[in-house]
Amino acid sequence: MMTFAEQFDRFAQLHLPAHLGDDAILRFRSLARPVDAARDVALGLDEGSDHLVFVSSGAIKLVAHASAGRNQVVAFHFPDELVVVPARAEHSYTLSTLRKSDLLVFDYASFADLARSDPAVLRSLLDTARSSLSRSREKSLTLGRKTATERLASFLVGMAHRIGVEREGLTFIDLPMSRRDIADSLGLTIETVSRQFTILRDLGIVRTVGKSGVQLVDLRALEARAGYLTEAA
Amino acid sequence: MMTFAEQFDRFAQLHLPAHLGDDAILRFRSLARPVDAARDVALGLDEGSDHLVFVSSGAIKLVAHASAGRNQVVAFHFPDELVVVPARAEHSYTLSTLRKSDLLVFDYASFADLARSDPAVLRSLLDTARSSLSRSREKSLTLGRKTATERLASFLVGMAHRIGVEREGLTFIDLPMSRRDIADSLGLTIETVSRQFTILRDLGIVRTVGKSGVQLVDLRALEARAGYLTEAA
DNA sequence: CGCCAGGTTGATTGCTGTCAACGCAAGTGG
DNA sequence: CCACTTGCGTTGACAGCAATCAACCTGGCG
Repeated sequence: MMTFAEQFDRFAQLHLPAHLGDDAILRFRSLARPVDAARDVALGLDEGSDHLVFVSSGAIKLVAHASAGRNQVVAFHFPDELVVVPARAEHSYTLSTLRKSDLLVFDYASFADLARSDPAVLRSLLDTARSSLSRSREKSLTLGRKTATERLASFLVGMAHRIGVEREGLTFIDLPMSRRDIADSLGLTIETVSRQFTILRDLGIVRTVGKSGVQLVDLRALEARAGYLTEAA
Repeated sequence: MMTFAEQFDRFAQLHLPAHLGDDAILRFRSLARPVDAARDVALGLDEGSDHLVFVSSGAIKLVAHASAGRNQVVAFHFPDELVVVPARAEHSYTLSTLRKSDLLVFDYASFADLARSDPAVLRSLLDTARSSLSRSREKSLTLGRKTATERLASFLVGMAHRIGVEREGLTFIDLPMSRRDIADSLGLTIETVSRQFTILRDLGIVRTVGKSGVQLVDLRALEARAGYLTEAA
């Protein structure tokens, strides 16, 4: 559990320009609402407006909802990242924690109004939006055109980059999300995800440790199965 | 075919703030490269850097490429819209025209550098990125969790909003893209798209006129089949 | 040590993909 | 002016991958 001061300082360091005056910083600070949530909790955000959420610690998922209880995990986010949470449109969105998390919640409109005065803050927001857009487009390709094996391989390669740690020369991932979350992120069922894990394990490409640990034994082979474009157009 | 002056004026009116000085406008103008392309042409953009493309006239598609020749249409764009075209990453992206189009191409980095001085330009860019992100997330839900019927219904409802025209009290859409483009956008095959059109036609929900015309006879029924979230969470 | 949510494995179904033929409209050239 | 071609869309038969339904297993926690 982090203090509000710790959280905001971290946020300011990463997402606000260094040159910002004390008064401006205080104004941003007054917009930040700290939320300290346990594992597997849906944040009750006002669905009528957009929000900006900074992840101080923990891990979260942004989920889109369709009819008949079908869910699609639109994005996972990890510490130090900033997330744009859209208001309800044709579908609604919820933000949930994957593990105990410390978050800072901003009202998007208020934040953007304050940022109006400072180009550097806007640049930072723009970069956040662009990298989310980029990941979302990659996800579209995955969901629209890849097989189950390729989806899981792409997922693991992506997670390796974002939360993987080196251990004895190999990449190790401690997945904060359940098989259901992975399935909802990849547009598959939990059973299919499980079977794909089994296939990769039997091929000796990954090793699973308990329910959440994954050791990437052969990253090359994993990438080869991810359906990436191999050669220039 | 529009003149460069016409195109840039339109762009400036929509995406640059009114208060911008003549010298600043001229600098943005000097970054704009006019491209006037025939139907079904892939723009040869440098894949090493991001671009910003303004659609003056026509219609375009942004396509992501996976291995084995699989393509995913990531976004369609129509006149007056601004598109962020990403550099090649794990997959590559190409921008192609759907019909004869007039475009203005900017190098993203140069544009953003110029915009550094003006918060209003950045706000505008940020809004562009946010609306693309929003559409991309909706697409993730469609690709990950919807059935073929729901995908086509969602697609038609979306297109109705963007390029539909009222005619005799009904919405009429003149689709600029082929069945293949629709399939590549919805993560389906052309045969499945065709069959779904037949189903909606047989149900009396839409009427097709030639290859590109679609008359939405019963918009309510179409929306009901789009898989939208019907009730509040 | 025993519970039990979460994960794995197996049998079967079904939606969409694949392969193939046909239809139709627009364009071309004799 | 019409036969031929060509590109796109539609329809049909069949196959296959992932979903569904159903046990069974496991490891993390009290």
